[in-house]
Amino acid sequence: MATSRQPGNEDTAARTLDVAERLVQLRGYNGFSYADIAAELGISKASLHYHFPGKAELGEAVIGRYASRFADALVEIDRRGAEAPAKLDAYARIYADVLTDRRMCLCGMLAADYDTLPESMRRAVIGFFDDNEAWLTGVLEQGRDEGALHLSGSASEAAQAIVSGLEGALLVARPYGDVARFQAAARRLLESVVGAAPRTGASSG
Amino acid sequence: MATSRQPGNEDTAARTLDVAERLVQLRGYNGFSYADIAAELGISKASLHYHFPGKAELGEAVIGRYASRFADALVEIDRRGAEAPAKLDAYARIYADVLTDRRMCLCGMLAADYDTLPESMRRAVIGFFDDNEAWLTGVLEQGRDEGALHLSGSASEAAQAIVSGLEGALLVARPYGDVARFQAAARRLLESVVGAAPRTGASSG
DNA sequence: GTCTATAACGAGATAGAC
DNA sequence: GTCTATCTCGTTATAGAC
Repeated sequence: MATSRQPGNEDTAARTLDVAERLVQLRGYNGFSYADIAAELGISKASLHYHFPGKAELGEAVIGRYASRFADALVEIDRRGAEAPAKLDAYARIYADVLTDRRMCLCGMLAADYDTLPESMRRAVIGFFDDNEAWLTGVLEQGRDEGALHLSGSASEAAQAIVSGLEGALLVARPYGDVARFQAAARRLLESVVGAAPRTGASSG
Repeated sequence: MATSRQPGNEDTAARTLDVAERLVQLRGYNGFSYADIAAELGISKASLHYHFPGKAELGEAVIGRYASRFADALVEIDRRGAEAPAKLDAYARIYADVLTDRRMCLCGMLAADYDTLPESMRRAVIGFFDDNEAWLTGVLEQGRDEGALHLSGSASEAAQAIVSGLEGALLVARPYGDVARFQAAARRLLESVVGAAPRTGASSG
């Protein structure tokens, strides 16, 4: 596709989503404005409204793309065909990567902002957690059936504990600017689900 | 003290803190305004500025009172002189109570807003977590020494996992409006620290 | 698809009367 | 301590030219 794309220039809509996504993760839905994005991209606020009529539509698009990318990452983990403990480790790794440039998980941040979100964004946040928990539930059931891990309680309950545990570990580690704090909490969390201690995938701990 | 206090009328500063605290817990630091508080109290914005010159000072006062009340609750748990597992259960109960009227923990919410907070508020948020983890570390060491629980890893690392685990459980349970979801995650979390299953203190299942 | 200009509103904050 | 009035600025959004 020989479009008019210049070196390093995605189209404006995608670059807008890049900046908006980062700002939501850093400052929350009520902590940034169209002016912030426009300044960073070097375009006018009016141009942003051409691509995303209102902040609600922008927010929906940001969540949609983020959730889609997250889902792709889960598919990729499945494709590699590892055992359940390694899958859980790879899952936690996605969260750790978010933290490396001091971001919060997008949907964890939006969970905090939940009461102030437009309805369409609320549904998307809930959907993100539901999808994650469904995938984790499958992995945990796989691991239980293969004997690779022993669950206390149901797989879906354990999945919920993993999601909320990782979100909380991000939430608290971020003010400290301390990735090791996240890693320690994540390792404990997975060890409470997995029988044997899993490799953590990161050498920073 | 026969002040001019009418029935049900705390002084304005205290009532302002009540409303501001609830709004921060529900909507975040950037999700409410002086106008919101003034409308709810039936006074003018200017009157609020008399008691709290700026939003930063109001925010500091809100955290200060919250952290002080939280610290009092920990002292009260110690005063009852129970064993470590019961103390942990009582600690989790404080978090569960926050959720019952759909609030987030104040400092969990402010941890999400961290990048947008004035410096004095940032220090107070960190201090809140530090104090909680210090208290929990003491309880866990007590429990280990009494043989009431067996820790994997250090007491302070376990304390950090408990704080972040409970904060995350609140964060994720709140969009679902589901207290049981918090309770299940909290129970699993404490069971991963305490050897025997502790009583949860709540009958909600 | 991007711009300038501006509307319409809300935010945090101050002055000064009562 | 509380009020009205006002200021200044930021935010979301639209109109219409290029």
